[in-house]
Amino acid sequence: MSDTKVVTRFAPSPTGFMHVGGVRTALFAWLFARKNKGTFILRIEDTDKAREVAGSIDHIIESLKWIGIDWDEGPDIGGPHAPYKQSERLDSYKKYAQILIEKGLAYPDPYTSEELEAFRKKAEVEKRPFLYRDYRPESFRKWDGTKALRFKTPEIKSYKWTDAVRGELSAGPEALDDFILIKSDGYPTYNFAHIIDDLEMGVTHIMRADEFISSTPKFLSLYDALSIMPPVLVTLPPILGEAGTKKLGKRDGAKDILDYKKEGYLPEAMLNFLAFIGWNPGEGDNREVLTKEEIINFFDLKHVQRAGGKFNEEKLIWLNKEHMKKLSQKEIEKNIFEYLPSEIRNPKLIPVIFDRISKWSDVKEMVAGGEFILFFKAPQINKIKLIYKKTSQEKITENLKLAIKSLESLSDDEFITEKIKEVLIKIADGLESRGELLHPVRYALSGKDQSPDPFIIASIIGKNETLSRLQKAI
RNA sequence: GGCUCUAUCGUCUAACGGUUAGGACGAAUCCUUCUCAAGGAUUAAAUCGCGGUUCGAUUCCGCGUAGAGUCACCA
Repeated sequence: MSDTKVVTRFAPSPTGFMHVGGVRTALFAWLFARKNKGTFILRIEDTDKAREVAGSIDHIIESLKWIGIDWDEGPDIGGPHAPYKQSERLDSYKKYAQILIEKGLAYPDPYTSEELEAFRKKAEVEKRPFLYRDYRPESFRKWDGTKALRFKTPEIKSYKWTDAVRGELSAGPEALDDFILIKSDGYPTYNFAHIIDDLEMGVTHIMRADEFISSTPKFLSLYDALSIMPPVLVTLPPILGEAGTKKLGKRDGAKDILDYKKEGYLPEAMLNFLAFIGWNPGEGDNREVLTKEEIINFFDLKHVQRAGGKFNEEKLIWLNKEHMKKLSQKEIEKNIFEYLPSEIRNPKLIPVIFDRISKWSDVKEMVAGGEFILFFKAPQINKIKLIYKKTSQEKITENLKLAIKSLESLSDDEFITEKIKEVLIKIADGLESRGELLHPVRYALSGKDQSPDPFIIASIIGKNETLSRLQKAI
């Protein structure tokens, strides 16, 4: 490790909501900064006015905060390298553009968009990659700001570089072209702006997804032209959609990360899950349910994957439940109650519900599905269903009477799950099979083929209601 | 089409060049249990193919195959 302090950044463009791919990129950059006691910067790359979506920045900030990512410098909190929105840093880009112009390494694009389109078509027909530099003008005019400013690639050659995850990477000269530095609207392109910003903000490690590998030679040639030492490049594997092999993007239905919040996922579960797509602690540690602090502690570049990973919702659901189990009873109750109608907010219901959900919004579905109606309304009883296997009707009636008798002997204070179970099991064990008693009792109380056990139901609905339902069944 | 990247159970993945290729999700079976859920146990399931280097290759190299990325006045 060098003595330079690690500085990483997440630089989204405000073009809509954040999906899991974006959050994962942010997460890795953040984890690396936190692990190395470095600085994490949030920078907004708002240089495409046409694609900008109002409210995106707030949405991005809310998404990152929800999952537990914080930043040391950013548009909302400022910092030593402010401003943190590219649209407010135009002077910087102009300054470096001027340096390139003076070196003869930048020139105005003389073509119209129609002309460019024709060049591109021609290349496509000829099954060649389109290279603007094939059409580079012989002599450069003076740039007046009304035309796009292009970078004159100083040397067309192959590039080799080292990626912290992928190792040695290379590209042929075809990867190099005279790309646009500043658009005709005065805003810089990503290709130019991110290099200047990273330089001025002291970024030491650039983490980004693998779609940037093919443009890396362009960046490298610009670093060369400006005599800048490039930061460490870290390529992250893509997150693939669950169904296919394609990179997960908004068009394939990638969800807004805040939708997961709405669905009642825990942010620490989502963080845990995202950290494990494309990374793992490796070596002997097989644990997968980790806290934020543990993940920071374990995080390293060595175990970042090269291949893409699929977004597996099943595993997210499991992980969410695992994190739910770590919560205190109080927290569990609070979250479940939020989705429960006030008339059935009985603390005794919590364990019954908790075993049957893996995210908070499942409670809502249970309510909608009528799962709880049995707890506050006596069910309709179907005589046939009261019968346990081949037991006679008389026997069932007799057993229900026995149950009533023994439950009556319990005082109100004793009418708790454990006591009820003790009493009923004692009778049931004296019978040919426990089901002869437990089935009719459970059915009489619930009116359902499938339900929680009779002991917990009885304790929740109380002594009076229990006896009344059993009586009714008889 | 050019350039480039990637490749271990269905999925996420582990494994100084030496392991009966390990774990987790999911699945199946069993136990527990009147039912459901939860819990416990067990099982099935993988090194893309062909060469090469090596005493020895999941691991290194080459070729092939498959998938992906990119070739914008988008990032």
